[in-house]
Amino acid sequence: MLSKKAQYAFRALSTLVRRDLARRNEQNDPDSSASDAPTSISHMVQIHPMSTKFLETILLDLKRGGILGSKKGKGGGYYLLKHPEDTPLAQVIRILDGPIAPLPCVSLHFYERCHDCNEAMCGLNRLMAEVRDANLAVLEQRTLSDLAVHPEGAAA
Amino acid sequence: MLSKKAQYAFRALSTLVRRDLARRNEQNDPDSSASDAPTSISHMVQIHPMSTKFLETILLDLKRGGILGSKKGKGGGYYLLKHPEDTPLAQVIRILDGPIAPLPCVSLHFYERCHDCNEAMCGLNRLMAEVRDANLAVLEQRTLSDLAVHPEGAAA
DNA sequence: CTTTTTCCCATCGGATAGGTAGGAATTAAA
DNA sequence: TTTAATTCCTACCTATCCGATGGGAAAAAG
Repeated sequence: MLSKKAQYAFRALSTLVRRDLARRNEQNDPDSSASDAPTSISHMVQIHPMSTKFLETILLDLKRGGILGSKKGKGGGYYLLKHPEDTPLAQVIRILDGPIAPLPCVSLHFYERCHDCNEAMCGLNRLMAEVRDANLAVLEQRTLSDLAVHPEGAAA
Repeated sequence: MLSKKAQYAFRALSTLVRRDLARRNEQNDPDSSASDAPTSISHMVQIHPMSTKFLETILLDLKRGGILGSKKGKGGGYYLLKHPEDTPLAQVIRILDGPIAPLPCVSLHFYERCHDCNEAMCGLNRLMAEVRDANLAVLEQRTLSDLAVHPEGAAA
């Protein structure tokens, strides 16, 4: 299960993505930088109600994780460092929740040796590696840009 | 990540599965009942070292979950209620760890309404439903019998 | 009646999740 | 130059859960 942190992160990110796409559309410039239009925490909280202080720590994590940039002071806020299509959901989850794999001994980014089983022979490892791959097939393929897409072309 | 409970459960179950298959082979009777050859906790702990008391609670859970049967008293123990092929890994995980889905609002067995988002419009729900399906494709297909299979035909 | 087992209930220490508090540093604008 | 708005940093707090343990009751076999 995703933590609240990851859930809130995705909500806040969806706000950033929508603004990012809108800006690109408006300026008719698909490659313009997002850093001159930062979004404040207070604005994000207005769109998706949640604890301001809690979101603060989450956004800091995302910044340290290399997903967001920030601008301090009045008119400041956070912005996407890359095009939404270039940030897979897996990256967000790893920053906030850690490993995606169901066992440390089959994790790609957080591997830890399994001390009381022989990995080459353990039936569970092999099966859990399958689960991990099934997850990554979705989470590395899907990106932040998929967060903003609504089915049936419904309005926001 | 799987809890220790689920990990230990799979280890104990792999012992039961191996004995179950051996018995069927020996008796040349693929449909014989397992209830006359129960395996005690102390034996399982000899195969896979772990806390006896902790395993006790796990096996009780598996019994209440309909996977194991038990026989009390001297010579007693636990046994599989069904053929290993008929117990998907998903069932074990649900008993010990709860939901497989990454969000309650996309869970099939533990559904809970998402109170501060519109599920029909929420981009995250749709994506997490994809993740859930990818997981279930493995966990409902793979069964206890897969636990006992070793690659390359290696000996146990 | 003794031994071996499952079964049941209560507890417990440590970690983690989720969230809060207070303030320092930075920036823009009045 | 003051004020307001923001990010940033550190510390803390509380409730829950995880992993595990202890003590015994109940059943079954010899």
